[in-house]
Amino acid sequence: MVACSKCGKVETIVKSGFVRGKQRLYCKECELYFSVNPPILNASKKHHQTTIVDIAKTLGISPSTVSRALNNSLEINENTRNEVIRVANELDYRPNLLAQSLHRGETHTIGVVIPDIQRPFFAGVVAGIQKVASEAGYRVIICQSNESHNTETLNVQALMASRVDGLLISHTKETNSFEHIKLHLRKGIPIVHFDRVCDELETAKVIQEDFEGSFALVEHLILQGCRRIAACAGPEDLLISHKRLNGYKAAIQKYGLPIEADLIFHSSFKQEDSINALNNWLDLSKRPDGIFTVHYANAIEMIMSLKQKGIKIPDEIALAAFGDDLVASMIEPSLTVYNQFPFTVGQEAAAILIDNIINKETFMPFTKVIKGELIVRQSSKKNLIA
Amino acid sequence: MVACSKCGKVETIVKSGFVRGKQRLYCKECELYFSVNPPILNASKKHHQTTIVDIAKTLGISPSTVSRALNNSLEINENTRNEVIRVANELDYRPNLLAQSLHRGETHTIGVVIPDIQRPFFAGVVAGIQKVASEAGYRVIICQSNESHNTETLNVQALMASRVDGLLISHTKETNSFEHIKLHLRKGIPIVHFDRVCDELETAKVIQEDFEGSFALVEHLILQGCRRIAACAGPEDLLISHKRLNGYKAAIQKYGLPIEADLIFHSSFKQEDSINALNNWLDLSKRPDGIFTVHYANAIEMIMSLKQKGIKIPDEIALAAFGDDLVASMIEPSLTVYNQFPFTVGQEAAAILIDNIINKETFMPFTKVIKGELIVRQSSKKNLIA
DNA sequence: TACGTTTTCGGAAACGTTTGCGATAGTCAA
DNA sequence: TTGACTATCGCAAACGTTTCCGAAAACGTA
Repeated sequence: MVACSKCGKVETIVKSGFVRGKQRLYCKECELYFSVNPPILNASKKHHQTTIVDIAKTLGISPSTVSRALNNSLEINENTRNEVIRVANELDYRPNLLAQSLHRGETHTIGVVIPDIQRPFFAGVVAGIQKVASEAGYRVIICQSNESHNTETLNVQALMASRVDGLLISHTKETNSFEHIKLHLRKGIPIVHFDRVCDELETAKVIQEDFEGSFALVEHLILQGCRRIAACAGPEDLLISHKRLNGYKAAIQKYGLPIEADLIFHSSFKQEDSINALNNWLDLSKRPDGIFTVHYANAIEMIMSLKQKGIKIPDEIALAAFGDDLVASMIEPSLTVYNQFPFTVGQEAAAILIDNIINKETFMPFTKVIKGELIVRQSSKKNLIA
Repeated sequence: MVACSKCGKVETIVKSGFVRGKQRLYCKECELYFSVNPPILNASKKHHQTTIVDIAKTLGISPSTVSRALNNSLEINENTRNEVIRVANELDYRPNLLAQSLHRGETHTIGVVIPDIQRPFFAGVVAGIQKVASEAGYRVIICQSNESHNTETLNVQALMASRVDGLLISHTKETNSFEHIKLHLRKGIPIVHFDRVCDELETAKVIQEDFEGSFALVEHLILQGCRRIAACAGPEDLLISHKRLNGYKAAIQKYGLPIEADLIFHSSFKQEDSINALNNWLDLSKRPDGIFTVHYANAIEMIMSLKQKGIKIPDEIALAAFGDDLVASMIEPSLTVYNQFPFTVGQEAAAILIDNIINKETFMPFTKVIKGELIVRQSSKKNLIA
C-alpha cells in the first residue's frame, strides 16, 4: 500500500509503531524508517515578516553583511550599505527584537508591579516611569497585583521569565515575606522599590516623607485647635502605614497630648472599614475633633458620611489626609492633604533603575526621598486661628 | 615577537591590518591569519540564568529530552521526567520566554496604545484588559501616546518590533491618518479598536453608545426644562466627538428647538478651552440654560467656574456630561453623567482581540457596543419637573 | 611589479528553546 | 527464539539576529 520513500518498493515495508499519532514504517531493504506525511500543505510562509535573510537573498549577499549594513558597522562598503537600506525599506523590514534580545542577553524592557493602576497615585507613578523609560529607550511592562501576595509573586515570575532588564515594584498590603524578590536579587537582577518598600532587602528605594508628611498634617490639625485627633492607619503589614502612624504619634506627643488607643484604627483601605471606624469614634463619650487618615480616599469617604450626618467640617471635626487627588480639591469642603508628587516618584524610580541596569557592577543601593507638600484646604481651616 | 598560533614560528609572521582595533597577523608558512586575543578573561558566566542545557549536562542527557520532560510530552520515561523536574527545581530553572517566543513565532503578549493612563477612563479600560488578558495567559504592554500622533506611531512600531500577538488601540485626538495601522493590518496582525475608533479601517471595534448617550443626556436636560442648551464638543478630528455632537443635535431637533452655532464649541480637552467657551456663552445676550459636554472633565471645570461666579446650578444653568468618574459624584452639585463602564470596555476589547488572535483565519471583524447608563444627579435636577 | 596593508564580505557559531526524524533497547506474541 | 512492534532518547535543524574569524579583493607604496 505504501511505497518506500527511498527505493519505492512496497513489499519490503513493515510497520514500526506509532509516532505522534502517525503510523511509522520501515523498509527492510533500505533499512530506512519513515512515516507518511500528511499532504504537504505548502504553507508558503503566509504573512511573513521580512527578515534579514530575505534582504540578503534578494541582494545575493550574506545575512551578516546585511546586519552590518543596518547596524552602522564600519566594515562595510557604502554602496552595499545603501543598497541594503534601500531594499530594507522596500520590504518594510523591522528588526525582530526577540531575536536581538535573545542574542544580546538584554531586552531593554523594565517590569513594573503595582497594586492597582486605577488608583491615581499609581497611575501617576506609571506615567512618570514611562516618560523616563521611553526617553532612555526602554519599554515598560506593567502588572497589577490587585493587592494579592500570590498575584504579585506570579507577576514577578512572569516578568523574570520575559527577561526584563530590571524591576520596579510597590508591594501589596499583605506582602510580608519577600522570598520571591530575594531569589532574583541574588541572581543580580536590578530591582528598585518605591512607595511601599521593604526594609529587609538591599535594593534602591524611592520613598516619600511618610513620617514628616504625617507629622506636618497632624501638627497642622493641632495648630488649628484640634486636641483629640483620631487616626485611620493602613493595613498592619504595610511599612508606610507604620511610618505615617509614627508621624502622627510624634506630632501628638510633641504638643503634650495623649495617645489614645481608641482613636487609632487600622483599615484595609476598604470603604466599609473607614465608615465603621468613623462611626465608632462618633459613638465615643468624647468624640474626636480631628481626623487624620493615611490614605486620602478614606478621608473622602468620611467627609461624605459626616455631611450626611450633619456634622460640621471643620468646626466639629477637622480632617487632613495623606495623598492628593482631584477629588480632594473638588469635594466640599475640600480636603487638606499632603501631596506626594507621584509623577516625580515614578520618574526618580525609573531613573535609578536604569542607572542600576547600566552600571550593574558599580551600582550601590541607596534611598531617595521625594519631598512632599502640605496643601491646606477647607477641611481643616478653622477660622479661630487662621 | 609573536609566534604563529599553529606552527609556533616567529620569523614567518607578518602584520595584516587591523580588525576591530586588534592587530591582525599572517603566518606565511601556515598561510594562517590570526590575531592576538586579549588575555582570556574567564568570564565564567556570572549570574547565569539556568537553561535547559544546564539541566541536561548535570543529568548527562540531551536538551531535547529535558524539553520534552518539561512540556508534558508523551515520549518520555516517567523516571527521567521526575529526575529532570527535580533538577529543574533545584537549579531554579525558568524557561526563557524570549527563546520560546522566537521559536514559536508568537509572544503571548498584546500591546495597548492609549492617550493617557492618568485619565480614569483609560485606567479603567486598562484594568479590564489586564484582567481578561492574564486570565487567558497573555501579558500586556502599555504605551501612552500623550495625544501625539507621532508618539502613537512610534508606539505602534515599538510594539510590532516586540512582536506582540495583537494590538489594542484608542487613537489620539489629532490622529487623522492611519497608515501606521494599515501597514500592520495588511500583514495580518490582529488589531482591535476601542473608544476612539477609526471607521475607515476593517478592524473589530468596541465602542460606547456615543450617539445614544449624548442624546439621552440632552433629552434629559430638555425634559428638565432647558431650552437653550450649549454643547462643548471635543477635537474636530475625533470621530466620537462628532457622534456625540450628533446625538446632541438629534435631541435638540426632536423637540423642535433650534441649533445655534453660537452654542457649539470644539474644545481640545484643555482647561482653558472650556473656561473660554463658558465665558463666551455667558457673554451672549441670551445665555444658555443648559450645558452638555462630551467630556465630563470639562463640565467639572465649568461647575467650578460657575460657582465662583455665583451662578446657580441647575436653576440658572443645568449641566450634563459624557463619562462618569468619582469627582462627578463628589463635586457639589454632583454632575449628571452618562457612564461608559470603562472596565467593561477593556474586558470586551481584550476578549475580542484574543479571539481574533486565536482564530486568525476565520475571524470576522465586527463592532461591539457597550451599553451605558444615564446617571441623574444634582447638576440637572430642576425641581420644577422632578 | 610585488609585497605589505586595508577594506569588505561570507561562513559559522551562539543566544535558548522546540520538534521532526532517525535510532536504539526493550517488549510481546507466535 | 525470533520477528514485529513500542517506548524512549539523541541529533540536528529551525526561529532571527549578532559577531568572531577567516579570506578574498582592492589598495598603496616601494
